[in-house]
Amino acid sequence: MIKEITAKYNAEQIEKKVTQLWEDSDAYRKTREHRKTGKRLFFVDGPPYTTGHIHLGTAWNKIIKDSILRYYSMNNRNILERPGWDMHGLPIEVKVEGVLGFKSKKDIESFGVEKFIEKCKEFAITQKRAMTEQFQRLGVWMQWDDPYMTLKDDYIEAAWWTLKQASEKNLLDVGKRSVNWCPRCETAIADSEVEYSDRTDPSIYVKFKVKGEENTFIVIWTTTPWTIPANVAVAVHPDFEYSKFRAIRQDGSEEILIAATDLIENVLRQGRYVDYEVLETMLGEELTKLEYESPVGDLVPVQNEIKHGVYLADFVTAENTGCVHIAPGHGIDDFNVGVKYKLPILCPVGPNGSYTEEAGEYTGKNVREANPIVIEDLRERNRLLAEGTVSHRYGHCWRCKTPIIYLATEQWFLKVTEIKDKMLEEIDSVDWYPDWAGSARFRTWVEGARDWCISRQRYWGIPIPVWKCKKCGKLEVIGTKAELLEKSGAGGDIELHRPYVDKVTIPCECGGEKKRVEDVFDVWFDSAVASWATLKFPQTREEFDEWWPADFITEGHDQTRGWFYSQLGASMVSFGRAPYRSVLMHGFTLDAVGKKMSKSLGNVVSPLDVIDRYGADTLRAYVLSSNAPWEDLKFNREEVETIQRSINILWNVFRFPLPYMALDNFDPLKVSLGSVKDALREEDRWILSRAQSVVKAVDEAMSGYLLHKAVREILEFILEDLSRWYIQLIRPRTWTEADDPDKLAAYCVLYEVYVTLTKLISPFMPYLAEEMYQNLIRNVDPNALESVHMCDWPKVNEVYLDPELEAAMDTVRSIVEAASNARQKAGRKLRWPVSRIVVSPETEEAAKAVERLRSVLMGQTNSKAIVLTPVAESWDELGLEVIPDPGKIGPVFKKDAGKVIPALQKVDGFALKKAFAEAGEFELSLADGTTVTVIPGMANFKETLPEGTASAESDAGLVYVDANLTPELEAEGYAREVIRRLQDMRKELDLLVDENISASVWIEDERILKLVETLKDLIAEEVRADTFDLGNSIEVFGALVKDWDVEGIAMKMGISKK
RNA sequence: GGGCCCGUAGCUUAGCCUGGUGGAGCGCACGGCUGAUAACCGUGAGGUCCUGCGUUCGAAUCGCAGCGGGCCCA
Repeated sequence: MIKEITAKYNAEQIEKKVTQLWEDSDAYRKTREHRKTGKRLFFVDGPPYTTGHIHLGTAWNKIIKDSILRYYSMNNRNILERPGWDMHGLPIEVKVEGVLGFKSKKDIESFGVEKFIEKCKEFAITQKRAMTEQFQRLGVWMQWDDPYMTLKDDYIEAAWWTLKQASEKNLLDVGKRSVNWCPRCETAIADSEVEYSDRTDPSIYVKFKVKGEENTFIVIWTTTPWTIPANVAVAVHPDFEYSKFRAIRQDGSEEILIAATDLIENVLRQGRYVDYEVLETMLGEELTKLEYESPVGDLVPVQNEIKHGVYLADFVTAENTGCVHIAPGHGIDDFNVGVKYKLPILCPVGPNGSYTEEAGEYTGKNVREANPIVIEDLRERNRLLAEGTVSHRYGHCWRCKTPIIYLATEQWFLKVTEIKDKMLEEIDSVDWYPDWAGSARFRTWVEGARDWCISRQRYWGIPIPVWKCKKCGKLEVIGTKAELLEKSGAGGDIELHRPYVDKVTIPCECGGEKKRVEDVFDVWFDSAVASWATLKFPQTREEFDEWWPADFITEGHDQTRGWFYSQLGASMVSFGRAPYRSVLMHGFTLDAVGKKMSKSLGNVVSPLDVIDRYGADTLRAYVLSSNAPWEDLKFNREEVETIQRSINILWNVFRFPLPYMALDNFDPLKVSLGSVKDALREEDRWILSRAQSVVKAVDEAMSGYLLHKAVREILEFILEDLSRWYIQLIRPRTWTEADDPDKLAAYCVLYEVYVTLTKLISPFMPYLAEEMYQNLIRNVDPNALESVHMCDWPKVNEVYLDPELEAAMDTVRSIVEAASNARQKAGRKLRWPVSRIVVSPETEEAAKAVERLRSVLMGQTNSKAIVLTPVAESWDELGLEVIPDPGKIGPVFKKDAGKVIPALQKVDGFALKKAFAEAGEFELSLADGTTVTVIPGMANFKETLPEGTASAESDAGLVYVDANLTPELEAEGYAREVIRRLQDMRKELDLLVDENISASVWIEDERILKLVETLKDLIAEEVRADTFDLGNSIEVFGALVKDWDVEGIAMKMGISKK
């Protein structure tokens, strides 16, 4: 049996109850089971990093995923969607280091790698557990008890297997490259891990002494003085013009400098020279003949073994001096120049960011701290032309925020550049939502991609499965645990993490012993293999063959360079195709003013706080409806509250008929829509049609992942069509007491609409949908499916669709609004009936709409009659006022104008207008008996309203309300006033809806009393009064007695429970 | 500096693809309704459609340049 429900929407209570229900009934598992025969849908969850806290962005991400998957499930898709967890990498190492108070890698080594790894593992697992609970509170249905975790051995094997594929396809490379390096974490970091922010650095101009030329210098500029000891060359642009010029100081001393001609002024200003003279100009090309001396040769002995030359490079820009300092050990461009011209790759800096012994006098000094020392050394040697500071964007380690340096080190690479063209081809075969996410944004990123440095000199990660012979240097890439055990001959089982796996050695053919290279994978490589790792590939092949590749993934736009890319790269290497068929790219969550949420700004919004306050369904509906998925979401608390109000209205809408249905023992199993077919009113057919239209619109929106449109469509249906209109229309019907077919029809229609609505909201507001479903359907039919989420998505029922009726209702609603507007102008409130509403329709359709929905119109306008004028004609009761135009009359009639004007005003407007139209003139009799001829233009016309009426415009045309009272109308008005107050008093006494009362009403005013007496029975019936006294000499008594002032008429009323 | 996206009322947004008098919701003001009542309805005020230039008879819409915000890159 359908039950009454709480007066107010209580999200906390509902969500708790539904969570329990889902748990008790194992609803998630049953739902997936229920769809086992459906068409497969493989979804891969982009694994969030196990930080311990979900934030608004990750919440939004999972809500999008859950809503889409629930929608697919209801459309009979057999879904596979293990959630994933990204559990390796620097962020956790840094966290654990922090907890343990570590400052560098040495601390980890002395603490013990094994113990350190265990701490990291424990940390990751604890955080995963906490975050799982948080995601579950959002109502997200995924395989929470069996997620994929990057730290599991089977997952690690997937990464190993992939690397082996790369190796076999000759896409794995090892070698010295200039990489982004974090001196604190002592590891290479990927381009995607470099975070750019402003910082202030030294800005120095340095003079390199040209060999064999007296007092002559090439001027370079740098922001990294510490790289000067590693300088091996200068780069110039082949097409720039350079000058050799004499620069003269205030004190008369002079130097000969070389710089780009356009930049001479700058160099002079920087070096505080006061005058100059150009000696010679040349193209960059000619400078390559020059050789120069290191400015710190006396401090760095190795510098004296190097021949310093000038080379050409296109990346040189016309800034600063036009001559670029090249240190191939400390920069990507520098490195490339070094390789191109076979220069020594000098890198006298160790992993911890301190100079090695190669740096001579600088040995042991930290490079950042060495900056002022190098500057001082340059000054002492008269090699410093200028010194200052510059604020610029500089890369930092994404985890510990340490400024990065570039080091040329030995690293492992995936040769992305070799498969780039195929990757670009694959992008086109994927469906991107929105389209530009793939065709523009992702494509641009891939086009610019470089080889992917996948090695890290760290501990907590997937060990790179390469074993290297100490003796002969032979490499062996291992693809699985079994292969390792077999080749090493090691017995038993091992864990694939460091340091355990490091202990395993493989005998080499040369008689030597292969040991694992010490690096671990870039953590982005972990998630890159998720689409097959989650299918337990390579352990088993079956699931992979059945499901892969993913039908759908969705992540934020930051993943263009991240997961969209890493997955594509790894998958191209492994399988030669994209690992996903369609991708929805969503936005970022920002604060209310559009700023990034960050701890330092203090503008972070916790999704859990939002849920605590407003509920998960509200948060879900808010983030889904707020804007298009791919746009950034500006979190706005007021909008959340608005959504909550809308949901509360849904709750009220849902609640409204329940007491009546319960009272009437309404059983939807016994009365169907078919059985009340003959009792259906137009408005019933209308709401049924609307419901179908909404299903259609939601389907359309969902087909393009336009979640915002889907949710807005539903909310608007609830607010506009159900709450503001249909419920208002059927209220009188629900109050009927007998077993009226008219009432039953309303119940049936409402029930039908609610059942559809329950399913419609279920992907988006899963808790509330379930609560409604359990009451509406499960309470009625114990054989119904256990959860709304197991139900089929509503299929559009074309039989109910009636677009013409929907349009007609729109017209009628507009007329009702206009009538309400006109009433306000006429000062007649809605409670008081009016004798008639006149509609002057502009079109045939509008007229038809009024005819078809006349009863709705009468009811909602509270009028006794609806009068329809012929289409496009004015109401014939309107007067036509003549407004003479003195500007036209004056010049023609001169001094008689004063007589013409009042005469015109008295003329019958209709006759005048007619004469103007037909004869083009009008004979006007003046007060003095003379006659004059007036012509069109001398008078304008204005329609005038009859006494007591008012008008307003509607979509259909003008609407007039005749608010003139008759005794009958007045009687009804007062009777309604009395009824309303007695109802109010019933409410105050908390009476049950069907409880009877005795009532007494005293009205002093004789005339009003007489009027009200004519409707005494109606009043008694409406307020359920068994005994009802009405008069001006009666005693008013009862449990509640009140004095009222009704439109200036004094009344006293009393009621008692019978 | 580059790529992509966004910019419409105090706030959140529709309209932009396909040019023709900018439409909602929230908030505000006024009014109404009253067995959904801590709910609901109507009316009103409120707009340099980010700026400028161009195309066009006509630009929120198309193009170019710039400004602001976001993500990504250098």
